[in-house]
Amino acid sequence: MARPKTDDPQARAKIMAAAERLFAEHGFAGVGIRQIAAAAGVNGAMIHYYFGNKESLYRAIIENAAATVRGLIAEAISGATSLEERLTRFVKAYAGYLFGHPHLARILSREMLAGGKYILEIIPKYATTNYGMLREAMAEGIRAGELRNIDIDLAPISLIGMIIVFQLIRPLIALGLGKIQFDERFIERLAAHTVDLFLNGAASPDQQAAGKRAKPSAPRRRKVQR
Amino acid sequence: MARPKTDDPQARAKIMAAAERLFAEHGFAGVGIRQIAAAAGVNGAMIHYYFGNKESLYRAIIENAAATVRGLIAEAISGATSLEERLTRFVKAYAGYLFGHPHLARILSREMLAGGKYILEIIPKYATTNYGMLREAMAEGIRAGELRNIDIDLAPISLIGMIIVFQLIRPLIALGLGKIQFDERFIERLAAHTVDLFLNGAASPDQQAAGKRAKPSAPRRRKVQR
DNA sequence: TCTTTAATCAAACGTTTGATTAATTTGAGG
DNA sequence: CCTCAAATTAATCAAACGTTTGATTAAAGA
Repeated sequence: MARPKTDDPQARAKIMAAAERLFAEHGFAGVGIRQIAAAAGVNGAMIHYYFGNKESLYRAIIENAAATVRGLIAEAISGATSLEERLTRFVKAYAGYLFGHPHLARILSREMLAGGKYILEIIPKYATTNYGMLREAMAEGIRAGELRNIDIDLAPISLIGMIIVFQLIRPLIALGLGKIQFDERFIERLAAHTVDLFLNGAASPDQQAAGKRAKPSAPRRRKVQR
Repeated sequence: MARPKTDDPQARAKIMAAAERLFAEHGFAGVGIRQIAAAAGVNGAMIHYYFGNKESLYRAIIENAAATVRGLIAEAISGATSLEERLTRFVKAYAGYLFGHPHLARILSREMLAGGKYILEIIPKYATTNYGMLREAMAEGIRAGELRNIDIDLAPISLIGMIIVFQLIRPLIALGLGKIQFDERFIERLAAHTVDLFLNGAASPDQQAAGKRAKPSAPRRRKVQR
């Protein structure tokens, strides 16, 4: 293995970092090879040298993004004791990922909107982590009586949506929609709010008791009665 | 006003319909003028004749999408009586929009991920409708004692996220993730589940009563104790 | 009937795209 | 110190891009 130019340690890593940012902002078709090369400070041909073609570079980034989120979530979930703690850890880890790696999150969302072609290739790794682990935790909660008989197929997705949406509409929020500050305390705030809302609901206690055991397919309930 | 070739009544509409579908699938940069023209069955120059340039065509579609969702939501909310009915109507209308106009929904989501440039131009119309109306309904619910003191800035977004996510990760769901069928009854199922979860939470009644009035920033509660 | 005008098309414009090539630079091993 | 493969570059390619042009069509107004 011969290595020239020691001054540039990792051209490959620089390409991936630059491409990650640009793909997140403009999408796959919205960025040119030359643009990526310029942002990475390398020659355009280097991209073909290291990745073969533009699509392979994109795929490499997708896989890296999926692997990153998988690691973060798996680590966060492991070793949780109670259901609430497990949910809280999940929400914090997922929100931390969304806001700690906004480029990767945006790329994955973009991919989903485009049909999820590349993501579906590397399933089950990716989907299993989020949906599968969450569903299993909730199903266990139902069996243990900690959770009521909610729609177990939809509930994990609902919880994920409660988090993802804050990254999705971030431009709107930044415009002043809601008194929301994206500082370092935001994840704590979001996690506390989300877990509380998911577990306890928004209705005041005297309002909700009646319909608590109602089947989700029967939207008619409400009124005090205990 | 002179009108030639009566055989093609609405070239403009056909262009928009074709562009809407293609932009939703491949994004702005992922579709070419010729591609749109071919799908619409018109000549490529017609697009410039009617819309000036590619970007203006895109902007026209964005505005149409925003206007569509605005109309649907406003119509659904108006005339609601109780808070629960208002929320249910909103969720049904929003889910109906997401799955009744998947192209528009995907385009708007794409736009958000790209920074929301075009959407922010036509605010406040768009954002006011969804977030503003929802927030107002919830704030009123809190004042009336129907809702407890949840984080009013985050709650409307959480509810929207619980709906949007099902369109966002639709490719994953279609793969068999969860026993979810996107048939005509799905919107009813989703709306019932979502409103129930939002109002009543997932925890079983005996588990959640204790922490019901806890501040969202204090995630410590739980255990029976009434 | 003759002119005007909106609508449509095929062809070509110059630019940019992803990709390839051949040549050059580099550092470690003999 | 020389050698050689790995690493990097500039130059180049055909294809596709968004856009413009000039000619043609057919209906409406004079």
